[in-house]
Amino acid sequence: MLNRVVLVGRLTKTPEMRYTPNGVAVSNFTIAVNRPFSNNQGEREADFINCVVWRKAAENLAQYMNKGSLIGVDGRLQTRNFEGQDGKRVFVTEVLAESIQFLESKSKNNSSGSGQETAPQENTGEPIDISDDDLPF
Amino acid sequence: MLNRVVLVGRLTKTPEMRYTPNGVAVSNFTIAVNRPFSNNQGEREADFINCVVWRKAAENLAQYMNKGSLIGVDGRLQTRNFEGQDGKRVFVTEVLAESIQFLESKSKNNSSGSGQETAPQENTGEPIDISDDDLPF
Amino acid sequence: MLNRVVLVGRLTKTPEMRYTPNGVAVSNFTIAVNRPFSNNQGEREADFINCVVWRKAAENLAQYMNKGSLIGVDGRLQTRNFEGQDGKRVFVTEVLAESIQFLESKSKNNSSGSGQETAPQENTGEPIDISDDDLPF
Amino acid sequence: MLNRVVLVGRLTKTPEMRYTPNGVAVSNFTIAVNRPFSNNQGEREADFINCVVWRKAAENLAQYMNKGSLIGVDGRLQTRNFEGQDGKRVFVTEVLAESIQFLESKSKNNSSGSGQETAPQENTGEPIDISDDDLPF
DNA sequence: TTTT
DNA sequence: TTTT
Repeated sequence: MLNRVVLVGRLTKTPEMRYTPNGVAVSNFTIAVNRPFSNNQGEREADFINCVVWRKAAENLAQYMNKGSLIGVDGRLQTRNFEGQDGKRVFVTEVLAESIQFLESKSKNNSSGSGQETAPQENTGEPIDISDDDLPF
Repeated sequence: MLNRVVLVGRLTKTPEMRYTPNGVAVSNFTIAVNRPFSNNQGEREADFINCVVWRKAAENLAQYMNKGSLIGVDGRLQTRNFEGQDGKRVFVTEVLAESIQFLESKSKNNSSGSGQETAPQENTGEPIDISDDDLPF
Repeated sequence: MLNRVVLVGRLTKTPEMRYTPNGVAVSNFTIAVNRPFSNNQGEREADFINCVVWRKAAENLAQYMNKGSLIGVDGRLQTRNFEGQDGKRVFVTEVLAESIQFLESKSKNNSSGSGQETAPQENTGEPIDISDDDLPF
Repeated sequence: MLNRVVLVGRLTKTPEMRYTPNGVAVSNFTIAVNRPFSNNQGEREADFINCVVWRKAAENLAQYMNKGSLIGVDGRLQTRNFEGQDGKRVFVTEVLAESIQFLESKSKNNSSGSGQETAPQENTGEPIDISDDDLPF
């Protein structure tokens, strides 16, 4: 069934990556997406949306992006639940990122935010695709 | 910032509508969206995605749709939090439905699922738009 | 870069499939998507959107869908151009369908429109994924 | 019916704005969206997607964006046709932009590309929404 | 008839 | 428990 999410927002924290027991790279991150309208107090609020990304895209995200970096996410919504520390079931709604676009980087490696899906580990300027449509589940 | 969600799935329960203290109609509902792939046990799982819709669209949803009805949702992701019954903060991620398409109805009023944003309270066959881009917040 | 299209509409013709010289299945089709609003004459118009789909999804589409069938499309916009019969360059904008959902079928095979990405060649009721993320270009 | 397009790409030309006979501002523009994969020659190609935007959003686009500027577009696909100069009917598929996000500007006014829907004609830093959900058709 |  |  159709399930599609597209977001542009800023990383609330510098992303960290970990590996599953099977050695698969994964990164959980949150992006702040400012709302297009102001609230009663004339302030623009944001939505803080939890995302997860796997494999090479997870590695690139952790390597090149920072707190505050602007990224685009194309993916799907997924829900899961697990037993919380208090024994109660916790329900999670998050975005499974299938493709991430680096729209701007902050400091780290001095990369320049080319508006392309780029992992600028070398200086060719030739962007590298970080899409990952071969997810491990 | 860009924030777009498109879903097609089935209502997990017959939707109910309520009114805010200001008299604005609102309906919270969940749709089950089947995943396009099977898990390790060869089963297809679903994501259960919480949604909210306001005003006329909320009224139409409650009036014409039922548990199991297939609908399309076009909207945006929003997050909010409130104090839970145990005093702890509860965080919610849900889809704010800006437009709902009735793809199929179950029984209730014998409506026929025309694949249009329809509220068939009369028999003209002329569909009625239930989009709502003038939300109360 | 982000490029995402999601559509729900009806096939304007029974889809036909062909094979490229390399033996890859491909189907071009058009879906009519009704607009959510009426024009000055109080009529609801439609947009007629050209799409292309490859491989197994193309085969399933041709085998199970008919003129008038309601489908969902998840894909991306692409442009191409070729030399027209009058020697002038023709520019085409179309949707490359990466995933198609059968929302309803018309007659052909008497299939029932389960609201799932289904290719009901057998009667198990177990839907088959027709997504195709390994496109030949 | 569902009809949603989300794009991020670069303006192929500095956008120009005009007014309809009724005095409504409108701007037609093309964005180049790089494909996520390379072709046989190892080159990354782009899709050149025609868009149209109305009213205040059209004015802001023409005022603040330039050739090469990176923008995000949230809108819908529409088709129309008209009689060409040779008397033949010309069919057009384009994106009706309902909301545009300025992701980066080039020179003109020295604006800084804040990643928000911003029309920085004053220096408050408070972004201005350029969404336009009240289109004249 | 195109962007970086 | 948050970004600019």
